[in-house]
Amino acid sequence: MKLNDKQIQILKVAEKLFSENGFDGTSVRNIAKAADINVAMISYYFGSKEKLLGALLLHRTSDFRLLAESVLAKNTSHLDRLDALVILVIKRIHSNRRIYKIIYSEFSNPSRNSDFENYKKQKLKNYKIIEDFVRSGQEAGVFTKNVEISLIYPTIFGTYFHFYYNKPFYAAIHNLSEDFSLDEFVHKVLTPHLQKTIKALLTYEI
Amino acid sequence: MKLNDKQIQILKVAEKLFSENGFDGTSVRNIAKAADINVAMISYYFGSKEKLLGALLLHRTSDFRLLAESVLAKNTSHLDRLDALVILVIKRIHSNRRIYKIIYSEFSNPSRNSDFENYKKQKLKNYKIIEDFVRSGQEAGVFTKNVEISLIYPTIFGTYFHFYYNKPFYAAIHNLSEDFSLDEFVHKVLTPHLQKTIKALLTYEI
DNA sequence: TGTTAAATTAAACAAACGTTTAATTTAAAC
DNA sequence: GTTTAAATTAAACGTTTGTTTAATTTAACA
Repeated sequence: MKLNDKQIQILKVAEKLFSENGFDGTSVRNIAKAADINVAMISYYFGSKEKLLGALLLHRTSDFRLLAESVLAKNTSHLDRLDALVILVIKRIHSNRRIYKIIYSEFSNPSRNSDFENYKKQKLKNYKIIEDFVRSGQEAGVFTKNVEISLIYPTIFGTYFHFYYNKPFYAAIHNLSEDFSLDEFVHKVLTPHLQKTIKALLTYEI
Repeated sequence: MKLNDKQIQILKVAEKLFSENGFDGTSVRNIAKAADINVAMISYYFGSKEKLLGALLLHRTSDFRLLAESVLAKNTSHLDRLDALVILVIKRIHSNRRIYKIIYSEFSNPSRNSDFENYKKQKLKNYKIIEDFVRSGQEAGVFTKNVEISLIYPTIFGTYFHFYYNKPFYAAIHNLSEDFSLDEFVHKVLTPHLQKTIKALLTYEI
């Protein structure tokens, strides 16, 4: 599906509003006003509000898989590659956080079951990659055996999003101003925490 | 605020629908129909839809703090108390998962800033409890020093919710049927994973 | 410059929204 | 049994919702 500049502009605005106010909390008139276009343009270009969401997901969920594979194919130690993978995953989540927030909100919504098939397939492929990597590390004797591999991604994703959702709360804990640099916190605090957590998990005896 | 049976019945239905379809995705008519009452009863009893949400949060968020303090005051090792705390936290999240999902969805919604003051205060108190406990463990030489304490709760909460939000996906990974026992998975897989993760994090050298 | 298709608009649509009204039923108190 | 307040109802309120219509403007091409 080819998108022109105007369509991309609409998607950008929709992404912002959906992630801030939810799908149901955002009206097509909100989007039209923020994008400075006529309401009818949304139906004209995308057909419906639901299809707009579908187009948005399709437009954003490009391939994480290739990046992960190239990181894990490097000729460094398992622990170094694990560190690099955690960095990659968090970078990915962080730059696409708005989209992921929408997916989180709408994925479990029974009335919006469709449009998520691509997302599911992609997620399964990504799981297989980390599963293979961890098993190779276990065979090499670097990682311990008794690890619930399927819960590694949830630990990374979940920690990021719980922090992100409760940002003002954690800003208060760290005595940061309300408009503290999210990028810096993610880079300097959250990423090392998760690198350490996952490494610890995979090397912890009993 | 005293609530009669009918009000509690309405809150129960509202909790279910809010957590399934979101606040904006649930109409007062949806609630009325599911609770088998007249629409006007919601305004009659609670004043408005927003105040219904407020009443729901107030009705559910009772004191986790006392439970946590009694667990941590036990005369066992730091690692044992840590295990017990993780169990308590997950039990708490699990039994209140619907409410937490609503809080997650609405807490970051700028148009719903109010009604969350109690939640914030409670969260800060809970943080202080685990902070004191970890510091005492560090002074006793059981836990390592270089730990981002503020990210321990997010790791537990986040992992649970990422799993919970993507339940069908993880059911597929584990070759479980669609109606597999969530309770059992949380108890037998998720809890040990998080116990291990947090223990590993707090004892991991460098 | 005239033709044609795409882009854009204001207006209208029916349906659904949260809330209020005013009338009626229920149930408790005296 | 009468009184009184609470509970419950159907109907209507004015908005807002997503979408469509039909008319107009824009822009590209011959």
